[in-house]
Amino acid sequence: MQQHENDHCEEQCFHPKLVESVAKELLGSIPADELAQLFKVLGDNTRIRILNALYLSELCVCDLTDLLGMNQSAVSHQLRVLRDARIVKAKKQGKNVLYSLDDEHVSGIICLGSEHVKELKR
Amino acid sequence: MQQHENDHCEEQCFHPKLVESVAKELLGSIPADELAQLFKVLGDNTRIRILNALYLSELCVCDLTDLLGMNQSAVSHQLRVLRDARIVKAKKQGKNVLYSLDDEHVSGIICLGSEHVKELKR
DNA sequence: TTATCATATGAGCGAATGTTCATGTATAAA
DNA sequence: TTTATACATGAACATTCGCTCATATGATAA
Repeated sequence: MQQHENDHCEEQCFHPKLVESVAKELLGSIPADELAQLFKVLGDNTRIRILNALYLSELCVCDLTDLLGMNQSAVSHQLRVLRDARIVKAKKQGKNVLYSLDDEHVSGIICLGSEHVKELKR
Repeated sequence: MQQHENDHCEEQCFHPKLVESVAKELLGSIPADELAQLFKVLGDNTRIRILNALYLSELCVCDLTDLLGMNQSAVSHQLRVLRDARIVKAKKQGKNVLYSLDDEHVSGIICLGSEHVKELKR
């Protein structure tokens, strides 16, 4: 479809093959779709608010339900998504289930993301 | 719906109001939905691959098209999403448009994300 | 046991998302 | 000017997503 022989692109840009072979550095040999899946999980308002709350304390589902002002079912569904991604973990205690963050990276990612958003506002 | 007077939750967890007021630290006063929007943009396989390529070099649309093995239209649509989020910027040069990363945070976020995914595999 | 409370989950629905196709625009070459 | 190239964009379509509703499970209380 696109011809690269002696055209503008060939001179101006790195050769695609070269870029592809070296660009791995950013991802560190992690497949792009696995990384995209992580960000997809973080890319929801409700889930961000859940993580924000769990950042300071373990909370049970009904606490989160009150906090978010949402349906218990909706909260449970989102907690399932976060558990599947191993971003939060659950611990049963009597009738309740206590949720907490399961990873040290995720809060760092959220902080960096916040800084990015803050920059955009200036 | 949930009653908290003298029940298990009330003793076991922080009080929701308290958590809500303090939990802002993580987000740093950034609304949750703005942050979620950023991660939503990062949460796509194609866009991650584009950012991975642009991390090392400016590239024009047809280079990216070749690199990703995708429709030119699809690539342009995704570049639009990345531009709207101010994650990449475009610079016109002759017939071509050269794209590059527009932010120092984003590559950091991607690196942290990669580390998280790498951890999960061990 | 039976009743109640906390949580999980499947089905269904409307909204959002990613790709393709067709077409439009702008720049450069002929 | 005409033609070709590089890119952008709207419409259409299939898929995915988040929420609600109804219901199931599991643990405690009566």
